[in-house]
Amino acid sequence: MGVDNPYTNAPPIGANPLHGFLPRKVTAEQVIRAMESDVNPFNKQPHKPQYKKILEGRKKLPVFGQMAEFLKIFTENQIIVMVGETGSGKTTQIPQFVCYSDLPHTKGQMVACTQPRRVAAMSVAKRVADEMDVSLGKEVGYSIRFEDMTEPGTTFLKYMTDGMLLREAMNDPDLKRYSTIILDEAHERTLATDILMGLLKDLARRRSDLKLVVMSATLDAQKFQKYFSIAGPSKPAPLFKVPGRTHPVEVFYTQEPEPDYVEAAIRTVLMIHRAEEPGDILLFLTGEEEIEDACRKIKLEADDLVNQDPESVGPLVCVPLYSSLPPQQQQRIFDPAPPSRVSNGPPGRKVVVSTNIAETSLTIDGIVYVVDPGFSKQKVYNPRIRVESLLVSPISKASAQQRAGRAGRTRPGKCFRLYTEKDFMTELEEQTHPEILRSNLANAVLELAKLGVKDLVHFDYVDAPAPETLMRALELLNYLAALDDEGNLTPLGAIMADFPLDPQMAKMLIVSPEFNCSNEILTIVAMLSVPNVWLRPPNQRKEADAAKALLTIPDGDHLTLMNVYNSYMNNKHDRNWCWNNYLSGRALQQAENVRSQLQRTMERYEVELVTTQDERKLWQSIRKALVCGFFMQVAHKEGEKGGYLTVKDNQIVSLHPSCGLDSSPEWVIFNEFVLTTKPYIRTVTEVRPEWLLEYAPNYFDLSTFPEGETKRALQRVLKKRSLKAVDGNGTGSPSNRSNSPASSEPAKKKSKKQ
DNA sequence: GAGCACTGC
Repeated sequence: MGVDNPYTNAPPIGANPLHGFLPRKVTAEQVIRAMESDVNPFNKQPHKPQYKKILEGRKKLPVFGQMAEFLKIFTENQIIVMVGETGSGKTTQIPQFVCYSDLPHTKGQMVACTQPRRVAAMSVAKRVADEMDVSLGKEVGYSIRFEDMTEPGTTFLKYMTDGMLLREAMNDPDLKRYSTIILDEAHERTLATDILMGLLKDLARRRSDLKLVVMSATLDAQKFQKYFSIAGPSKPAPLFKVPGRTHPVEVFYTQEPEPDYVEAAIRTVLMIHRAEEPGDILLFLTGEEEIEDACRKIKLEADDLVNQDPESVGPLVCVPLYSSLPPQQQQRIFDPAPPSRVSNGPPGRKVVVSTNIAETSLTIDGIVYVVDPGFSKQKVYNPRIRVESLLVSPISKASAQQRAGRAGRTRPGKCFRLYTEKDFMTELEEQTHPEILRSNLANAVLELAKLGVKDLVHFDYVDAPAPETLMRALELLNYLAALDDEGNLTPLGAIMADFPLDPQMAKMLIVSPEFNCSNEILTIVAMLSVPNVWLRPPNQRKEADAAKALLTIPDGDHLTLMNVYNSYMNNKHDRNWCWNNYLSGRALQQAENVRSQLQRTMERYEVELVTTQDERKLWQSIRKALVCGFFMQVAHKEGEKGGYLTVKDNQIVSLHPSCGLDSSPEWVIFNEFVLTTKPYIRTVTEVRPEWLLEYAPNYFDLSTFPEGETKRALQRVLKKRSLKAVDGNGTGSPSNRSNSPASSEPAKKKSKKQ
């Protein structure tokens, strides 16, 4: 009392607006009184002047009017399912309500709110810090890969990516630091969210003090309610529902199915431009090439229209949008529509032609018309041949609804669906298949094993993956010696799981010190973890290919990737180096980040960073280390026409045109199998068959091989080897290695730099 | 002789 205070009406310092609050028994009246207090209940500072203004805005959100209802359900239940449509304010408000009731700061705990995307975690945390009148990174923070904006002991509300919470669970399976966990955007069903749902359901049984809120946008809530009925099968988790705040969108269908959806889409855009009121258009297409092509055609035709009839048709700009577009060009979607060309003439219009990125990740204000051909590229996984590929497929009803909603963000809008109403009703699936049903699960299975899940097959999934997909993952992890024959996590597997990498890459990185090239393998693994670094602008293909040739190492694409990274590091003083060499500076910067993060994990497990000075020897060692991770991705040349057959799976594949090998070697390992116009293997390096037999004897046990040329070729190698009696290539072959690298433990021994 | 739907650690 009596302390000078710059704010009039300020209560005495030390007054506690949370006085009398009983954790998890707090009422809406109490919360609102505390919110309206002049002193911040969480840091005891007087509120900044804009706090009240922001609070008035919050009070207008639909979810705010239902605070009492929410707090009651929160008090009475351990798990809540919440449905809030776009604009309800759930992502910003619910975590705050939870904090006022749960009072995590009084028990040294936190409330976590997960997001599928990093940008969302960051921007929502910033917004909520402002609303709560605290500094970002103090009471309210966020945690994403490469960036932890929290302060231990101070932060009590943490927004984070779902993947980040999963990582934390691997080292603290009880997640004891959290009093309440909120899973936001659960309807998106990312792989991480799905695994978290299984874990948290189980954890809620073990930790009766843990509360869960599962938030979702669409009406698949019933499924979640049923899944989270831990009080008994007849007691579904309670539902808390909040209406959205968007404008109505009128939906139109075509009378007949459209045979060519791109052509129909272009026609519809131009029809809107000629005939509809002002307002911007959003057109959904499936990929970069399709989008660039459509933009060109729309522009040509629109220019024609304007030239023919400048009195009644306004100018039109067409803006492409997809994720590999440089950020600067992505920003163009926020430019205003062009002005009319003549005074009092028709106003201009903006058309954004986008992939699915505009369905969830990016919102564009001012969109009034949506054109939805009903397709998107979706990942599919074929466990039989172990291939993930992208396929243009029909979208789901939920997705179509989400797209339509994009037209109603600022005012009433219209959505033109380029399919019939009957097809919408009968042909489209209700929901997009969750990612867990469409992915290679090697990574996820290793994570689950590390999380202590004993029985992967009978784990309580929201949607159980195909048994064959699980078998494929278990098989791979067993060959990599991450799981033993009983499916238990090995000590090696436990270390592998801590690397944010595919298991093949984690394995090869961990064994690489034995080949005296961990420094190089670290670089290669980082480069394989980021998007394609090569740029190839349509009008400068020749120049780009020439630049690439200068950096290419013909012994293998993996070595080329290493060379690119090293050249990039050696030329950091030159700001134009990336651009001059047709390389993506963004991707290379990302590789640098990934590399240093992985290096820290290596240090934690004492995986040494070593290198070999002799370059030829070094390259060979790298190729051997690659075999230790990727021995299941080997192809053998068949015939003279450059065709390859994958080992064991017997898929006919070709070297991808981007491959930099100067010949077609008999044996290669590949990083990726891509199925586009035909099956390709991409990022390819030559290997020797002796290495396959030596470093992966379990997998290359010829008695398990299908008959064929590959088997015969390997048999010839074996025969030659037994005649010569072993290991003809001398150096670089560590003596203390057990016969099977599939059982090798991480190298902790001291290996000298050569 | 072609690509990268979108995320995440």
